[in-house]
Amino acid sequence: MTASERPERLDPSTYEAKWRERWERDELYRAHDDASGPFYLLTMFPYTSGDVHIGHWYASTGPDVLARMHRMRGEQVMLPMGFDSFGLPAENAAIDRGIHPADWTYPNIERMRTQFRSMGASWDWSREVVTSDPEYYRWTQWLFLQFYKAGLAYKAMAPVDWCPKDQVVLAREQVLGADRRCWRCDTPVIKRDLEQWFFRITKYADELLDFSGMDWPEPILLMQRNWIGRSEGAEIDFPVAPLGSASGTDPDGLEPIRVFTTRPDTIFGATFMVLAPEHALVPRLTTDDRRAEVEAYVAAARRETEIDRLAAERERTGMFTGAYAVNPLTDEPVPIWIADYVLPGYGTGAIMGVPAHDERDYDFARRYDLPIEVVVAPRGEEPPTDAAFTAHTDDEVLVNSGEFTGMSAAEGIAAITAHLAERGLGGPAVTYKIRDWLVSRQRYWGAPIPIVYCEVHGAQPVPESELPVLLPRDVDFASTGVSPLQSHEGFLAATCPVGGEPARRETDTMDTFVDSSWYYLRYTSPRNADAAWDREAMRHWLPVNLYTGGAEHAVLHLLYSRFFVKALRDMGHVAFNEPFVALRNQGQILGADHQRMSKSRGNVVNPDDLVARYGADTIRLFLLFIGPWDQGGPWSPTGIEGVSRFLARVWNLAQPSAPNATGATPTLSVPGMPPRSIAGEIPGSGGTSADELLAAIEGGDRALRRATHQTIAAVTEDYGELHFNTAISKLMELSNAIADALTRGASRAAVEEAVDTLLLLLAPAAPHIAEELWERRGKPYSVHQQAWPVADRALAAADLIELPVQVDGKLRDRLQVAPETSAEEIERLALASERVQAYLDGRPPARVVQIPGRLVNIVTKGS
RNA sequence: GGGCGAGUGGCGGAACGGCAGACGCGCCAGCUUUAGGAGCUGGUGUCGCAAGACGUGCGAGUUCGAAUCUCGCCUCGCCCACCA
Repeated sequence: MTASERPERLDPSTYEAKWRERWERDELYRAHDDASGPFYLLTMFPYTSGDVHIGHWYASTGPDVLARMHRMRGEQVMLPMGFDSFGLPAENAAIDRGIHPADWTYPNIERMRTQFRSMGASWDWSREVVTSDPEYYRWTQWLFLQFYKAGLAYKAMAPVDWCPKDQVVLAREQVLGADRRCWRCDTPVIKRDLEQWFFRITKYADELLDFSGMDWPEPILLMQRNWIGRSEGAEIDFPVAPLGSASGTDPDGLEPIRVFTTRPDTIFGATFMVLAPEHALVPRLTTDDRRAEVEAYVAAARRETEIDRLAAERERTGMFTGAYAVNPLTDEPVPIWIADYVLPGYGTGAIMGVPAHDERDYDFARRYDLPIEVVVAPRGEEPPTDAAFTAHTDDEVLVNSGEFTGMSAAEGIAAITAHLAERGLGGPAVTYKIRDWLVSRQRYWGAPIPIVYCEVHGAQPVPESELPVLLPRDVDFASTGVSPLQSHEGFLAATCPVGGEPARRETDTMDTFVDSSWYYLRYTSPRNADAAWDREAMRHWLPVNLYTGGAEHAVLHLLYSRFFVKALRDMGHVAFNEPFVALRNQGQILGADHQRMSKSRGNVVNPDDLVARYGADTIRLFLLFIGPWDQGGPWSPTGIEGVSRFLARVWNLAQPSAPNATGATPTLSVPGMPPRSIAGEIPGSGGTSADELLAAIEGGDRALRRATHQTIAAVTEDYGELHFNTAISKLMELSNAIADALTRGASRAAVEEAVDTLLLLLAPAAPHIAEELWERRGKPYSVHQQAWPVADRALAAADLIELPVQVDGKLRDRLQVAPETSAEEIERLALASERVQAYLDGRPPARVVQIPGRLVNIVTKGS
């Protein structure tokens, strides 16, 4: 063979860029607002951190495969892309390098756009949004005003978590772990009191717990449920007792102390009360003889929450205030303590201490020698006395509980709550762990909060016509702890929208999670200058059909976005209840050493280098093949070689000039028959008769067409379920089957069908090579606009099925039978098998279990 | 401490309660090549010459049949962590 006849080697660099340019020029992936069959596929937009890394490739490739398949099935797919570009990293990077955050962010975006484009993903770039663009944050500000007008944005003095390193206020969700560290830099967080803007997410706490109709991963739902933390119980008022009060306190002037409990049934066992050290009543309750110690304890508790609570086995400490309250059902006086295990922000910041039935109260009572009264016991038994007994089902009954004695604990909860309500001492109550969302940041690189402060009219919203409130460029953003906007006179100066008086502009900017809570709405009409989104487009596209991204956003971004949609729905701005119908999380790509990729470990793979070496298709395919998409997996330098070889085999198989791998001429005429082309030759066919040859070809055809149609069905299903790794393995099997058919014999038509199908099925995963080969085979442009193949069930069905035959559950033989063979016949054949007979060894079968089409099990043991 | 998830060849991983290990990597042998590499063909769970036996973290259980379901334990990962 001469060099010119040798198949051209696969070289992606000769065609990948060409096709990407062509697709973009032809707007192949443009999503049109008026088309039927809308399918909105969204991937979490990237932060503009610098470079596109392999994790971005991984997160993007899966959804792209799905988008491409849906398009080929005739749906109108929107797969948008944008950048989350406000936020702390930009500001910190800017401080480090002494450049402006915008001069760090925008070149990053420029570079990332180029890098993202090298993936060949089918994004509709015409819809790109950048959250730090005034055209975008203008509408973020507009949304703030809508929330403000609806009473969902408010300002309040609050102790806030403050990261001393980043010099920034953190949202509650951004403080991690028992030792309360900054989510970004891991520095222990401290507390500060500041006026802060909040969004009233707690108003929607109950509705946010309703996940009906949402196809989300169960662990994410669980995390949101836990985060919202709804508890049902009762609030109960404990009057402050006159006795024990020393001079300086005036119990008659004190309102009752309200507690929250999930166990009102245990109230007869409440032998003390505990208030959070920060509780407002503490200074007034404390008796003079206890004041010095109490104040010292309060100060220590404040310091403790400020610094760290590292000790996992913290001692449960407290301090007696000197005051007493009255248990409203026993009328017994109970001492009032303060302790730092009672949290100021949860429930009412006060509890009734029931040591017999709460582990924390038990520890506390033991430490301070407080009485322990058992009021719940297992039916007919004594409860354990060396620990708190916390069970409260229908199997436990109330004891020592006055008129409620004998009720089950579950009944007691209802009865005692009702009794308290009748007497005006409290009643049923629900409390939540979730707090309102702190959205203000004393930072520069974010959307300014559109509020001005007038000396006459107070806080006033900036009129919508004056939006955006532009972020000034010329600021000094040294890390001082106060917003750099506070020293910018030009920015600060404003006029009151009510009376025109001089006013001072709000200098806080918004949490970047505000920006990302609505970007999926902006994608529907990103250039609209008159509204945040076009109502028609919103109705057409939303809610998002499938949202993909990392599981790390389980409670931050995903909860905020749900809150936004519910609030906007109530204001009449959107027409749906939930932003994301279905959610899927991809896993993480690890280094080849199974560790997280990091520069310090030296296990980072650079996508740009890989593109240069293997081309985009090979990287895409390897990432899909590496393992289940929702689990991620380790990078493998040799694994990518395997995928690269697969594409090279496809390349050779699909070349119109090189229909088989060895380069043999693919035609053969059979004497006495009309001339007929086959691909490949029958091994040792020198003496083969024409009839045998034809029979071999027909058999090969059936096998190949079966493989082709089985692959269509399997790959379609796997792609749809995001099981990309098994889909790719089935494409490899089809390519192996084609190579097999070429050596064993099959008709040209069957081979053509198989190769064309392979290219169509491969197109979503490896779009460039599929397009290139499609063109080389003389097919019409573009492979990505072809109809998705449909499996022919009859062709996919097997002529013969293999049935495993077990004896007592162990595999002993296999039967080859036609699919329609009767059960009786199968049983006869199975029992007739020599190997089965050998294992039966004369024992009679007790019974024969047959699973049609699956197996035969001959059971000998009696049972 | 609590919750959730996962443990399958040398490696990544397949397997509606029904043939464990698809597909790929790696490895072995052969063909090809001046050589290297690439490519092609075959083999490759463990033990055993073989027949065969044993095999999905460990131990029980349910079932004709368990990687898969149940219970207990071990290990790893993630999330939450005084929420009354």
